[in-house]
Amino acid sequence: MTELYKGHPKHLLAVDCVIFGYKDEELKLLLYPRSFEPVKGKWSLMGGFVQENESCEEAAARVLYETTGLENIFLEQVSAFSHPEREPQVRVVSVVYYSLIRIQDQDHELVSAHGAKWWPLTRLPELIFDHSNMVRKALGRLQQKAGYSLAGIELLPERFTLLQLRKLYEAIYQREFDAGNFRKKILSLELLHKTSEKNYTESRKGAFYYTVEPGLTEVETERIVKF
Amino acid sequence: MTELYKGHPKHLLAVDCVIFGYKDEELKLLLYPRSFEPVKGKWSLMGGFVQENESCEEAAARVLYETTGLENIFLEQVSAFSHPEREPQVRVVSVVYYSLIRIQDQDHELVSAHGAKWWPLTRLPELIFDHSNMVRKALGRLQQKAGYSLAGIELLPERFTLLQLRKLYEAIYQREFDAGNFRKKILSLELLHKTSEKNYTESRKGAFYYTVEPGLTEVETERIVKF
DNA sequence: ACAAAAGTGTTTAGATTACACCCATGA
DNA sequence: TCATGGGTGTAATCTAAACACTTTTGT
Repeated sequence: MTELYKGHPKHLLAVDCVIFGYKDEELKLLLYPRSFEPVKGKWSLMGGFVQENESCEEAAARVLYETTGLENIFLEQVSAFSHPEREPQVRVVSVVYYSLIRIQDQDHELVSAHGAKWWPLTRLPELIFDHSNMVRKALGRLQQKAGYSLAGIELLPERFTLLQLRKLYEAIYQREFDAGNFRKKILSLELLHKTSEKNYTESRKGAFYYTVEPGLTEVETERIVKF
Repeated sequence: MTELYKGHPKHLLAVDCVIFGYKDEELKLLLYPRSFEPVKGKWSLMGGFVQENESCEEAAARVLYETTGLENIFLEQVSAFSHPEREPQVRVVSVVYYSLIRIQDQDHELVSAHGAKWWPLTRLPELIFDHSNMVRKALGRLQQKAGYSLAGIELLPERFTLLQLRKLYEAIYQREFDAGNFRKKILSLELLHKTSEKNYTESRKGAFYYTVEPGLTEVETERIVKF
């Protein structure tokens, strides 16, 4: 039966990772400069080729690990990009993932060893090939995801204040939210756990730290939220 | 520079099509029986291999054309499936699309030449490999899409009554909608054009036929609808 | 005292939902 | 005349959104 598979072309298969981070009340993207022609010097998503024995998701996790040193990262497939001429000279089909990482957790040396740099999402440099498209689509997915889950929290430290969470959502959706309404909506989901400690660095009064309600599975953090 | 691409494995790349139809107030799926081992006799999605000179989307459109005779079909990517052992014996990475077709428009001879059969979505036979997963994910995407667009209309004839549209939505979401409320919500979108003709086959009184408001692009048919 | 964030409460507008009700008509 | 879907109207409920107001505390 395997001869039915013969005669069909084989393709180079890559993954590209849209790596989101969050710092200074801004969404950031981890990019690295392409070091060879064509389009040498232009900025690029982190990518790599899918090996024989790994799935695309595993390849993306590997790329993430190799470039940031991080494991067990939130990772979600965006789409396959497969236009025959999406890269010049060589045909590569690329499966795009986006991931959410805590910038403060990254392996600095490893990241800088790749010449990588965190760019503010709103002021990106020119990207190679169809990578801008990939980013746009990934952001759309992130916005969608954040609308019915607390996945965005993967960008924040383990504990965070509601101000920090609101600023994160403002960065994700590129718009402002009313502080009082945001607080009530988020708390009404009953997915957050109020700790007994306060953060005093951002206000005189001090804001309680929250964590994700312990014991919640990913599915359980999903509620319809209309942001 | 192309030697940078050397040494990386190449993969068989396939597309699988989740082909939705609608008939007798039910969502249907077009499946065909696998005619060779392994898992001979089990039912399968329509699939095909991606050629050198085509994108995955083009390959999916080609598969659709080859099996149903239809062109210019609504087609949307679901996801890439790439687990190394998702098919026994041979590693194939598959990009899944779902499509919405009007069953009455299909080329009957062509479809039956493949031994294909329309199955009610709620009573599917056992499917090969990970195809059940693909179907589940595709249905999720269709439900999502139908929630903010009128894409589902691709499953109905050019003109349709509001009863037919409601029954379609009930089939997509597997739940009932209040007739009056559904009517008001749909019409409030101002995306439908009321024709002057009536359908008398489903009610004594006769229900006006509607069409999609002419001149609307796909984007313009998108509104937030909470179904 | 003031500013700035924390946190609570209120009011309004709009959407959702359930459901009543009349219309038209073939059997 | 009855059943059935077509089509409209309304009242109760829920949610989103705007915004007022009080608390806390370092400067």
